[in-house]
Amino acid sequence: MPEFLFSSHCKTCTYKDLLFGNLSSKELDLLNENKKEIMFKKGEIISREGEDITSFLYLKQGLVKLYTPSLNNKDQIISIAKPRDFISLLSIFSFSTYKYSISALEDSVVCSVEMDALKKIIQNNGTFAIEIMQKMSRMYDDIIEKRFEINRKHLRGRIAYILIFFSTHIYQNDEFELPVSRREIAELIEMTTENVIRILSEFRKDGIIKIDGKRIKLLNPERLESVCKLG
Amino acid sequence: MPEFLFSSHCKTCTYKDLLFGNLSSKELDLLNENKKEIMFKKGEIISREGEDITSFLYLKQGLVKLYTPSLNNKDQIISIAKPRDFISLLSIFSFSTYKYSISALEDSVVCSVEMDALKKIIQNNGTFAIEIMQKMSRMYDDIIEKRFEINRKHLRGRIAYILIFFSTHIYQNDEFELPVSRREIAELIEMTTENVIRILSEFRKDGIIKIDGKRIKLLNPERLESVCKLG
DNA sequence: TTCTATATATGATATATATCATGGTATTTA
DNA sequence: TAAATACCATGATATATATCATATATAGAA
Repeated sequence: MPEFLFSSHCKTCTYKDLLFGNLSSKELDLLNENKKEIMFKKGEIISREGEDITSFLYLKQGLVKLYTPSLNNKDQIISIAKPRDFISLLSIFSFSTYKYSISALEDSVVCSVEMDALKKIIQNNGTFAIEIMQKMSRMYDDIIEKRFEINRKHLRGRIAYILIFFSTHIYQNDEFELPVSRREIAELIEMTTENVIRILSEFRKDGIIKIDGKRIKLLNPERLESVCKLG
Repeated sequence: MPEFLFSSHCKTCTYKDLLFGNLSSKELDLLNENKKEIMFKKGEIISREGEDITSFLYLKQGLVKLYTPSLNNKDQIISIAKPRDFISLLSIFSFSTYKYSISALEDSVVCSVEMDALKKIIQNNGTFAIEIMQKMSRMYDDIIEKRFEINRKHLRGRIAYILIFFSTHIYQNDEFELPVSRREIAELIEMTTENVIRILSEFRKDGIIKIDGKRIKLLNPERLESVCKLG
């Protein structure tokens, strides 16, 4: 069950500068009246493909995945979002229903703003409109670029890529707990689960990484970096 | 050399409803003073990756490709745009330089609006801001979805897909002149040029299509459709 | 024109990746 | 607690695709 949290006023929120730094006091009040913070446990679904879009969501804490539940019980993971990312930004302005599902990979806190209130602010504040467009555009560009980057690589390169992604961009640490199953890695970088497992084992045998279940330690990040580039 | 064309006032432009239908008379005047129509010959480059973005472009006539000139002299084609598409929409709001190059696959007419003027209109017209966000978001979603769709398919399915794309979405005709080389098809649907040629030949031998150089005729569109879905 | 580069074409071969099979382990569910 | 289900692991095999080689046709450049 998602749990509603007590949250501070938008004016004093530490995430204010994320997008709302230039709003007027009145606009921040409107925002505040139409937002709530929600806690999702690991594994819980935040929103489902096809549901009506009524709110604009961004991630305050945790980690979530955006994905399309596809036919033969194999999802397609579009991207993994981290705190400060706008997780519902995709498609909220283009369609009335979500194009992707979102679920929590770790316990997560989401700030949810009523779409109507957000639209009202956009309507009346052009600078804010341009800022949100920039943010949106950048997110999309990033997803598209990453997709091409991954597809150009061989399987070893893709695994190296995703390990570096978690290590560098998510946990800022050479050692971390994988927030996803091997299967989810497969769904994210477009390969089979067997090959994800196989190549992780290869990396272990080659002394590039240390594996203990979901716990991964990068023993040779430079080598991994070069596999990512060349493999 | 791109050639500047004489163009009608925005108020009477047949493309007005595309995005500018709800602008005020004053806004349309501003738009008109800051736009020009440019003709590009087949093969000419409209904008280059890395160049400063100074204008917002949409396609009035012709066909263009968006692509990233990549390292080992093999481009990556992101998408093919047709009339009424906003060809510079990608990344113009996120970065100050183009993230993709654009070139004309056929003789094309582009309407080019000064970015500053467009931003001024967005600033002052919230409804317009939301409309342009919707359009942008839809374009991005479309590109991402198509990418996944193509990647899920085997090579035969990809070729079928691209033939149906030209036949149905671009030319609305079972018979058409391919606007791209086999190599460009390869760059668009991520396979080798040899295999593009090989599979086109297979389709010809199977009686699914008729080939005469760049001229293609779909003899059995239903069969092609099923190859696209299943292959 | 002749030379050179590019596009089309096809076959043989190598290689990357998926698929199938099987077993163990952990984690839900009953 | 047991049963069922998902997850992890690895090997053998099949298959899809890339790579290499070669040839012809076509278009551009000198």
